[in-house]
Amino acid sequence: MPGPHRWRKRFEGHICRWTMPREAILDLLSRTTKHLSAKEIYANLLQIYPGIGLTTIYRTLDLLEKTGMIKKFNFRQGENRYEFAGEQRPHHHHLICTSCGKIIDYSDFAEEELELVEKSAKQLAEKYKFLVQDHNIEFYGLCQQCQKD
Amino acid sequence: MPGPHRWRKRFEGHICRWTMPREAILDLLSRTTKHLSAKEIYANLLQIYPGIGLTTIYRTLDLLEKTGMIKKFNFRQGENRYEFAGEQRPHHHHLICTSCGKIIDYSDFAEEELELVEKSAKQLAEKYKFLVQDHNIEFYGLCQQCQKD
DNA sequence: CTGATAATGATAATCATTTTCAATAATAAT
DNA sequence: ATTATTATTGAAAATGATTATCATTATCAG
Ligand SMILES: [Mn+2]
Ligand SMILES: [Mn+2]
Ligand SMILES: [Zn+2]
Ligand SMILES: [Zn+2]
Repeated sequence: MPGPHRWRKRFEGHICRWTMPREAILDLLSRTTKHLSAKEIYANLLQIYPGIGLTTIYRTLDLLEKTGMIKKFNFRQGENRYEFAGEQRPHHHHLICTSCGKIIDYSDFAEEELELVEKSAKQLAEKYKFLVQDHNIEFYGLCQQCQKD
Repeated sequence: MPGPHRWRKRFEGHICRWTMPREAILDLLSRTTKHLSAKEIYANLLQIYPGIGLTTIYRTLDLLEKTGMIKKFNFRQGENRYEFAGEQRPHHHHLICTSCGKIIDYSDFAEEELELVEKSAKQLAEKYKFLVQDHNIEFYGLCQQCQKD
């Protein structure tokens, strides 16, 4: 279902109005596998949507995150980064190069990981009475290129 | 070995001069199990060390992190937090309450976790040629108190 | 088509962190 | 111990990401 209202139905119940910036931002994120910052999204959209405001980018990203359509990450870099989180995209974690900032998705070990995470969630609930809602696993190090330099 | 030079030898080779702010900051962190922000450290030290500057706190924290004596965390809160990382403190991960910000250390599952992490590091090195140097695992959710509210 | 009002975008404000730079203090040299 | 060297400090200003304000605009129910 292409067109300006592709994502609209995903929103019903969450917000009132479907607008151009919302479509554009979600569309951009859905088309890339990159982890974009607000400013990168802004720079990208300025070309096809001159006049869009950085403020709106931030607001919309918050909104999309709350509805669960995108995910927000802080990779120890100055700015937060966002990625699309549709069901097409498998659950995964990240490798972050501390030298050049490159981010690699990986979904290896999904099974062992899920096992550990679920076991952990259960036991942490018992021991600390903590209700686990989300988890984050990341590896920091050097990418292939940066190991050479 | 108490006294103003308790931590001094840990620094040799890393920095030139051992100073009061450095001792004070490291001492504070070594005495608490909390995860303090720069501003919290500043507020704490002002009492015993009037005149200390927030700038120095930031600089010293950077320095201590580089030597590996403390660890820096971003828990999706506005500010970074720091904790002491001596050998007395076991390797552990965190539960973060998204409602009140409470942070709980846990070191359960250490064995399974270590196993998974090491296996992952090895395979990620092969598949992505990525050199893993550090990892981070965290669970987000609600603490006991916040589940009631 | 029209009105109510949610959403936008320019601007200013905030907040954590970093930079600058003159003054100070830790250490090496005397 | 005294002095000289220069790393370190702290006040102030700068930065950079994000958020708040508010008048204007655009969506959409009626
Ligand atoms: Mn990803
Ligand atoms: Mn901890
Ligand atoms: Zn790299
Ligand atoms: Zn809580």
